[in-house]
Amino acid sequence: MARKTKAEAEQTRLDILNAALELFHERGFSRTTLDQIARKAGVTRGAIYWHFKDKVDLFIGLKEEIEGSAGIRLEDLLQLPVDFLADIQDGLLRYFRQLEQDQRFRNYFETVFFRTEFTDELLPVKEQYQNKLRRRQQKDEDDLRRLQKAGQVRADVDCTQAALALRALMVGLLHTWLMDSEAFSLTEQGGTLIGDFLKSLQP
Amino acid sequence: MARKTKAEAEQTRLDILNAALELFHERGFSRTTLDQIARKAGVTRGAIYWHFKDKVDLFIGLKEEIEGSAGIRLEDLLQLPVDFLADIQDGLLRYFRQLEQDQRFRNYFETVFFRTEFTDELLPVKEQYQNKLRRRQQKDEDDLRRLQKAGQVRADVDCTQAALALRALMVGLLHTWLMDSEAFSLTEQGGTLIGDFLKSLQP
DNA sequence: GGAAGCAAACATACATGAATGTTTGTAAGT
DNA sequence: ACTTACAAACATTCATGTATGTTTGCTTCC
Repeated sequence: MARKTKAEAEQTRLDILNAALELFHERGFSRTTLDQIARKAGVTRGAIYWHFKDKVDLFIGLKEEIEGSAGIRLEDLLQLPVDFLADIQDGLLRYFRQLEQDQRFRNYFETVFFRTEFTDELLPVKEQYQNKLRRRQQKDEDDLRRLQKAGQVRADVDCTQAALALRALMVGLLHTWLMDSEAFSLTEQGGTLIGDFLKSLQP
Repeated sequence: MARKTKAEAEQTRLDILNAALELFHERGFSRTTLDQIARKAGVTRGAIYWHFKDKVDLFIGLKEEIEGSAGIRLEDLLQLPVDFLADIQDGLLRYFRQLEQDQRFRNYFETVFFRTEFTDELLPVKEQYQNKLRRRQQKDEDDLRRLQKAGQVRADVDCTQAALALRALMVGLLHTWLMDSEAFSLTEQGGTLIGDFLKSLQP
């Protein structure tokens, strides 16, 4: 086949990533073959090996694409200034809303949670997730401590514990909701849950 | 090789299961081969195919072995009568303690959370987990409602929400702790977290 | 600004290595 | 004796990685 224009090439790259996401989601990472991805994207494995070093590289590409393209980027959330307790809730709620609305986003999370084995080859990826979660928790802790000094959080609250609770709630809600999303509404019930918890920290 | 006595055969079955657990834990389910398991167990693939139908059947066998053999069985926890809020906490704490002490138990959970892809072939297993979690949540809800009538839980508490919160906390703590177990103590910090939450439900 | 020439963007073909499932063999337990 | 509890050998499929081929977009140089 003939050479493509730059824009077309970028498009096939996206086609490959989209096909990969759908297949990873329905068949799991290790059980989907590069040939299946290629077929679904309307190309051959040659195209994949042109754009990506191997399957792990493809996964990393997908990760970056999703994290970057999603309407909300976690990095943005980490930068958001927090002046009130409600700001913390807002950030999480925006994240939840994104998950409920964006099918691709949800598929990605489902594959990460339930359809990917994080061993040797994907260890660097797992460490990225670890770090992101830790930074997030650290930021919450710092924010809470600041809010505590401003009198918005009771003086007897252990901010380290509270940040851990917040993370556990978030991860737990996500996990539970992804496990069966029919069971409850992430934004509504999950949202009020987070809200109630934050309220319990107030003086 | 010569035929073994019944007890010896049962022992090789256990050897296979133990080898499988260790290998699943360090290399993931789909990336460990039956031959690796056989070698580690000191047998050949023939032995595995004798005791189990295939790899999925082996996983199910492992699941049952762990769930049954563990000092604490979840089924038992589900049967425990709850008369006080503290009883709920006790059950969870016992579970957490088990995880911190029993390496095999922890390996199993790590495998399930991070090193297994739940797709088509393992779908029935995933549904078992789903059901177990749902039953657990339902029981918590019922218990809380009963405690509410007994005046141990504030009248304005939404027991459905509270049960969801409890599940989210538990799953989130587990997930977070398995992700990096150095970060905090599941029994101490996790325990007080659960305790604080339950206390917040009291009148 | 047009042609040459290089390299991008793949498709095709091949080489190789696993991993699985199955069949057959076999020695000892019951 | 007959079956259990495996080992050993075989057949087959399948996925990956690589090497090579092919066309054409893009750039550079005059």
